Amino acid sequence: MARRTAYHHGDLRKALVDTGLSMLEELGLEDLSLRKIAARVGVSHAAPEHHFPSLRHLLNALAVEGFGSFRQSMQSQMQAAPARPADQLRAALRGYLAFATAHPHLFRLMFNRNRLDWEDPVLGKAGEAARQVLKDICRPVADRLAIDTPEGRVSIEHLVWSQVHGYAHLMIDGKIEVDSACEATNSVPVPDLVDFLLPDEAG
Amino acid sequence: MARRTAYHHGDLRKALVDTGLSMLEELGLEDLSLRKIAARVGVSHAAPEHHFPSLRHLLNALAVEGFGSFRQSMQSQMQAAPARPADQLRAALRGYLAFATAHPHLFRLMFNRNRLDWEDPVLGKAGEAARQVLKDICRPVADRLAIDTPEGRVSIEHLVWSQVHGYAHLMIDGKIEVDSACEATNSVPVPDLVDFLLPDEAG
DNA sequence: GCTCCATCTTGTCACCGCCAAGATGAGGGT
DNA sequence: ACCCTCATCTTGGCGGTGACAAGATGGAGC
Repeated sequence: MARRTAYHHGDLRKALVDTGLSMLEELGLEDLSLRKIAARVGVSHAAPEHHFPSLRHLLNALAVEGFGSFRQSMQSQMQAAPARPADQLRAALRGYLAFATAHPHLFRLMFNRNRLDWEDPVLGKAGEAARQVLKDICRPVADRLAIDTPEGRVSIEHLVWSQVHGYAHLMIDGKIEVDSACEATNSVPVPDLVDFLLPDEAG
Repeated sequence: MARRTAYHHGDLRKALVDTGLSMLEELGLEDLSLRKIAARVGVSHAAPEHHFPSLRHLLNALAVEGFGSFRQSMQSQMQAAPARPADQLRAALRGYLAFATAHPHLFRLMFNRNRLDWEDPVLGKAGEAARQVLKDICRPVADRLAIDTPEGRVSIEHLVWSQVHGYAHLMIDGKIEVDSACEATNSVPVPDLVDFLLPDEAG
């Protein structure tokens, strides 16, 4: 099935997504085009149409792929961190920022309201799964702060989410300079909101 | 000079910027085009070129205009608020979010790294002026927290900025639902980071 | 009144996403 | 073994885009 003939590409759909992901980071969303991706894959300009009826569908597939890596980035940081709420929260934030700085164009695409079709349930699930990681990590924080109402928990989640999210955007948009020490250690700075939320666990 | 003849438009540059701003919110950045703007203004498709050598130059002009309104939005909220640091900070954040929700497409454009030319000093100054408002409002906060090092002040500024900025993005990207009570009072929710930064001034 | 040149128009190019129509060949049924 | 179906891919073309070139227009200064 995956054999390549002169006419039939082995797995064009996967090739388009993979090539699309690398060309996205290479060219940026503005200069990415279906025809360029098709050309690099080695098929005609209309070949992608059967797999992705429109560019929007391909971008959706890229975003779904992105949310998977995004979730993994947070979880791998959390697994390498101590179990204390503050450490787990810091680790998740580190994963959030690490993904954004590693794939800035993909990160922006994943939160783009105009270019993506958010009615697509596949994209919705992927985004929700990533969001769930943050939600879970915020619950112990709310417990520590003696917040036990649903609205209170949502409020904490929004507070934490908006802070990393804004930090990520300001970093990849060049508004906040990355600490040179972080670059040297190949690390990523973590916003110090945690210090205010959980001051007794500082460290 | 501002008289309109059959051939010479009175003030085409201003007309392009004004029409561009309204069409930006109307169509979104993706569907905005020089030719559409020119058509609505009533000139030929190549007329804008003399005033804006490329689309990028026009977008820069829109962003500069946007940063002016942005700054005004924050300052007008601050002038209507008590002089206490917490109230002033809350007011600035309210102005920040009010602008973002009122002009979501323009707001996104103003922080777009790819479509704007950030080497343009005019755009740089405009952005810096808006940023200065937040910087000024964060200084009393740092003083209250007994933070007196330059790095500490920058850290507080980044913390506050990233939180509103992320909140603004999540709102206009449809990730955070706006409280219906806020819509009823034609108001805008303010993130409760202030409660953690200045707990003794709550209210 | 005349000239100069900023301003605007017309025409064209390559590229884009999308659509239509046709070529190809893998896989299943007989 | 044969054919037939149809998913897959190609070629060709459409309107729209930003950028560029060359020419038309007319206001402003002499």
